[in-house]
Amino acid sequence: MIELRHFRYFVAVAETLHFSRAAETLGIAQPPLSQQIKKLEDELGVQLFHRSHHKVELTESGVIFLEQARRTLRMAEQAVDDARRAAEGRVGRLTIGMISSAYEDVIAAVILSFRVQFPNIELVLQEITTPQQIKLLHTGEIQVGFIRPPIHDPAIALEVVKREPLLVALPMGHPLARRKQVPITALASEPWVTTEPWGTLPSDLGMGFYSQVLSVCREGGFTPNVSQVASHMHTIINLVAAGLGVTLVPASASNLHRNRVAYRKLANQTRLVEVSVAYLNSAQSPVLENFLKTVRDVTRKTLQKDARPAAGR
Amino acid sequence: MIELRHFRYFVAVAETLHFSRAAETLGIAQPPLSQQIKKLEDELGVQLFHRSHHKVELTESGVIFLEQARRTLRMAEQAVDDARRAAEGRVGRLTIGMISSAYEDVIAAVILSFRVQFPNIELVLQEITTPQQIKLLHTGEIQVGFIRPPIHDPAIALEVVKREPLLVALPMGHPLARRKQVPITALASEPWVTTEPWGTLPSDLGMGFYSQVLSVCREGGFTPNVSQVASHMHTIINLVAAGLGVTLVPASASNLHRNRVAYRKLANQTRLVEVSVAYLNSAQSPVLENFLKTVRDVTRKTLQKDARPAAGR
DNA sequence: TAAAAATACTCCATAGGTATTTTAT
DNA sequence: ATAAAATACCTATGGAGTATTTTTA
Repeated sequence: MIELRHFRYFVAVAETLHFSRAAETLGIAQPPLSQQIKKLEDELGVQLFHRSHHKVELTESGVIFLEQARRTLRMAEQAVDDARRAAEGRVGRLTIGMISSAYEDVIAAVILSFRVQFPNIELVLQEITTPQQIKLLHTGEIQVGFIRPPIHDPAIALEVVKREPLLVALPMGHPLARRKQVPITALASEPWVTTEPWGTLPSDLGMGFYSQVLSVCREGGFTPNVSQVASHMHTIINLVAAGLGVTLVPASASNLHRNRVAYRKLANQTRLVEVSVAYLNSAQSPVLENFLKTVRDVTRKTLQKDARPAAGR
Repeated sequence: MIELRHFRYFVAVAETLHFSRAAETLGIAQPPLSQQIKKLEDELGVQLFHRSHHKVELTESGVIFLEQARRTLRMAEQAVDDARRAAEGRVGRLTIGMISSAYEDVIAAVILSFRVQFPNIELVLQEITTPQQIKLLHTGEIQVGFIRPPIHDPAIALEVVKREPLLVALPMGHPLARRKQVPITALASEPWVTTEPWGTLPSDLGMGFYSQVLSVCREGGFTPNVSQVASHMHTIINLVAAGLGVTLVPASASNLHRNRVAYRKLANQTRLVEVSVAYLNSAQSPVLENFLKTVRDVTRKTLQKDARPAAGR
């Protein structure tokens, strides 16, 4: 069976063209070197050296084999190296889920900063809703997610990365757009555009951004009359722009379609909505650790209050 | 000292995730296998498996190491194989990378013609993305690649083999499909299907076909709203067919899924996208030379203008 | 005859085997 | 109770050492 040893020995001899000297650099005696080379040639069924007692030179096959042997050794070294660096979270892959509304600011900053610090980590980004992210975290399809609370899952750890107010999104030219502030009660009789109001699955109930919107409406004394449904923030705002209804959005979404959508403050509303990073409590991955470190670094600068780790509840 | 044996054993365990069964396939007993794996982990200083008495799974480092170990073993086999072939006088193997969109025409012609001229050279074809090809060229795992510019690498030589226009790919029945030509601006508000919009690695940024698509969109005054991501042209077009979005494709891809995807000209667009052969400037092998000669012969007939050698970037 | 590789042999390090224990399910 | 990995211990293959011979420049 051919081993890396044979490659090492062969390369040493091929480079010096001298068994004794090669043996010396390898730190072994000459006879075993001769034996190993012979064994290698036997295994290959190929003569690698033309040798007399006073001259050693590579055969044609030897020349070909030298190149490949060097490459193999290099690759083996790289394998070892990568494994070590992977243990430090410096190479690898991280699959990240994120809600569609949130790419614009904090997340972009995190991704950017992480890329600079860890250029050898492959980042795969997916735009998916909060309840889907919870599922994918459990299946391992994503390792972190940027989600909007609330979620209800004790296996998942959350850290707040952003807090922002809610805005009312109205089609440009809508009568309410004349006001500077819109009371929530004024929206009671409007058609709404939201995500699936009850979630697509029963277990999605009460999760994510629109469950917060729902609770704001309830506080205002009504249940929104949902006329259109979409799952991406982008699409929702497109539908608002098309005049199909009104909705509430997080403030960071208000740079979308500014020319066709009017964004107004919500009167008498102090509630802030949050974006959090979510990950499995049980997850123990160096890459993830490094990513979370970056998240905390970035959010420390952005959030006034420190982002406190908080268990999912 | 780490030997190929360790790689073989590790791969066997990683593939079965079962020490006893792996030992069986390796033709050894279980305890020595456990020992060798442990020794490997000690040498690396890295845990490769999470193991309990009833469950074995790879750690993150293990996943990385598996990939590299497989590559190393493949390379070692190739070294042996090449030496033997060389001894029989059947010198030569050429490993070729190619982007998934490009097989259809020029490349097929090149391969065909080369096979006829050099029946003794073994051709190994791999379908991989442009940035990956650049990496594999450097490691020597492929000797030539068919890629889509732009790339940014002074060590790599490029020669254009094909120029073709861009087409808009729309789901059959999409309103825009009624037009004969589609202006790029009409796609601003559509969901897009592309490759990873941010690239998975920072170094991938600005490479390959979709970086050209991106720049076309930018010229049209928008950044595409990417709703779905895939890495093979085939998959991308499948997703378009499924109605998940629109995209731009090189004209040669327009024979895929003609019944479910509508291909339309881009209005006011004169930009041509290119396919090039790429190889290391420093590479000098007779096999590669002959291959490039064939490429030039074939493209001379296809391209109106002569393909001019051009340094990378 | 001198320098260097090949042979012959010896030794011991370690890969691999057998028997057994441990542990999680 | 059972399946599977770890541990302990033993065996023996073969890698490496020493001494010597062979070869040809």
